[in-house]
Amino acid sequence: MAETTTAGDAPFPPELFMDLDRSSPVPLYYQVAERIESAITSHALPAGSRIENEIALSERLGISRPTIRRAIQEVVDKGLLVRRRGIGTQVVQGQVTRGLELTSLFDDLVRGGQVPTTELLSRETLPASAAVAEALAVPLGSDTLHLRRLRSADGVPVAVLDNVLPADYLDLDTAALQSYGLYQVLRSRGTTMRVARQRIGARRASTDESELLELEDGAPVLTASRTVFDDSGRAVELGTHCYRPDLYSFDVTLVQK
Amino acid sequence: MAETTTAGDAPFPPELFMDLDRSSPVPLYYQVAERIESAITSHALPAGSRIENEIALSERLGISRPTIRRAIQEVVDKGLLVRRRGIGTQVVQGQVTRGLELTSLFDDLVRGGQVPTTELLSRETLPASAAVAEALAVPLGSDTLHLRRLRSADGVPVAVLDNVLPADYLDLDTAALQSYGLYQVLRSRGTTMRVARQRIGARRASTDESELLELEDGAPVLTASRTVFDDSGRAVELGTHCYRPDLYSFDVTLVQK
DNA sequence: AGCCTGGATATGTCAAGACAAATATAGGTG
DNA sequence: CACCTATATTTGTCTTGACATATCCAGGCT
Repeated sequence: MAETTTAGDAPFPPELFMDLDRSSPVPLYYQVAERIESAITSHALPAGSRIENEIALSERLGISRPTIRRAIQEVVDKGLLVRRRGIGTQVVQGQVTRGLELTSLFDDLVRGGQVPTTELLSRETLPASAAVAEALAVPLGSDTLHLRRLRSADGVPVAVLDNVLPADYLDLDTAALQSYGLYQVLRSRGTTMRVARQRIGARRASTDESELLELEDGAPVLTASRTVFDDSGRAVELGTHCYRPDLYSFDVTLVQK
Repeated sequence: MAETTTAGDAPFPPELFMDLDRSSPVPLYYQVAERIESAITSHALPAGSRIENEIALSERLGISRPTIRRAIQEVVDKGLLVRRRGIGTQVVQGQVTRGLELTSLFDDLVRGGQVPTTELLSRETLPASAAVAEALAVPLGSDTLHLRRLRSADGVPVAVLDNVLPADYLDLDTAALQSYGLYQVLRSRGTTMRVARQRIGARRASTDESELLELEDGAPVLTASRTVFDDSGRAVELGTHCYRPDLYSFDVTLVQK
C-alpha cells in the first residue's frame, strides 16, 4: 500500500463563527479569515479536509458571498488553503510555518521570545554614491544617513546591519535606535513601510564581519539587501544585512496565481 | 536643498486601455492589470506619479469598479503600486526587479536567456525517513523517489538539487528529467503546484558539493529547502537545494497588508 | 498667525444577483 | 465493459449600488 494519508472530506467545524462583530472597526472579512486560520492552525480543520462551500457559509454566517470569498482568499494567500473550481476548498498539508513578513530582525527575535539587543557601531552622514542614489532615488552626492549596527540575541551576535537613509531622516534619535529597532523608530516618526524588495544571497564574511559575529575568518554568512518604500512610493531605507547562518534563515511562502 | 526627486501628480497615460477583449477567456481584471503593469515598466507611468482614480477609470473603460479594483490590487501585490485612502494610488519608485515566483531554477535560467542543462546524478527508491515522512505526509518507511541532480548554465555548475517525491511519482521518466526540469515533468503528468513553503539559508559546502560545484572545500553555499503542495493540498515534492552564491540569489518582494 | 470646521476626493467595506467554466458523478449507449 | 453524455456542484468572473472612513484643502473664526 503506497497510499498517502490524505484525509478526505470532513465536516465543517462547530459554530466558531458566531461571534462576529459587525460594529467592530475590524472588517468582517478579516474577522472571518482569522477564525478560519485559527481553525486550521488548531487542527480543528484537519489537513486535507474540505471546508464548507462559499454559498453555504455565506448563508450560515449571514454574510454576503463576496465577503466570505475575500476571507477565504486571505487564507489562501497565506498558503493554508487551496481552491479548485468545481471541487471546493481544501486545507493544505504540512505544519504551519510562519511566513516571511515585513518586519525587522528585531521583530523576528521578539516574536521568537528571545531578548534582542542593538549596538550602534557607527553613525555617519555621507554623500550618496551612485549606487545609493539610484536605489533611494535621491540626487547623487546628497546627504544620507549611514548606520552600522550589531544585533544580538541573548548576548550572541546574530547580524551586522548596514542601513542607508535619505536626508529626511538625518535627525533620527540615537537613543531610540539602541532600544527599539529601526523600523519601530521609523513608524513612530509617522513613516509607514509598504513595500520591500529584497535579494537574498550568501558569501564569505569579511574580516570586520567575522570579528563582530564571532565567526572564523571567511566563514559563510547569509546576506540580504533590501530597499523599503513608504506608502507614497518613496524609498525610505536601503539595508545591507549580514546574518550568522546558524542563527538565522528566511522563510518564504509562495502561492501560484 | 535636500529635496528628493519625487514626481508629483502626472496625467494618466493615453488610451492604452482601449483594446480590452470582453470575449477573451483572459479575465478582464487580468487584462487591465497587465496594461497597468506594462505602463509602469515602460515608464509611461513615471515613478511617484498618481494614477487616475477608480471611479474615473471604471467609467472611462466601461468596467465596473470592483473589476478595476481587482486589477489595481494585482499590481499592488506585485509591489509596483501603493494605495492610500483619501489620497490615491501611486507608482512605487525604483526599477522593477522580477519577483520570486513558483518556478524551478531551470525556469529561472531559461528566463535569463542562459542555456541550462541537467545531469541526473542518482535516482533511488528509498524508505521514508522520519523527517521525510513528516514533510511529505506519507507513512514512515513508505517508498519515496530520491533524485540528485546537477544543474548547470552554459557549462558552469550552478546548483546541486536533491529532491524527494512520494510513491505516486516512482515511475517518473528518466529521460524527461534530463531535458525538461522536474517541475515541467510534473506539470505534464497533470500535477499543478499551488503552494511552496521554503526556507533559505547558508552554510559551508560539503566535500561532495564543493566538487560538483567546482568550489573550494568549505566555501559558502546558498541553501533552500522547500516543500511544494499541489492543488488538492498534498505534498508533491521536498527539495533540498544548494546554490553557488556567485551565480544565484533569491529575489523577494514583500507587501504589507 | 494659528486653529477649527466643513467640503471635496479617493479608497475601503459590504451587499445581492447573474452567468460562466471546471470537475465529479451517475446514467445510458454502443 | 468502455465510452459518451447529461446533470449537480463549486468556484471564477462581472455588474450595480450603497455607505464608511481617511486625507487634503480652503475658508472662517479667534
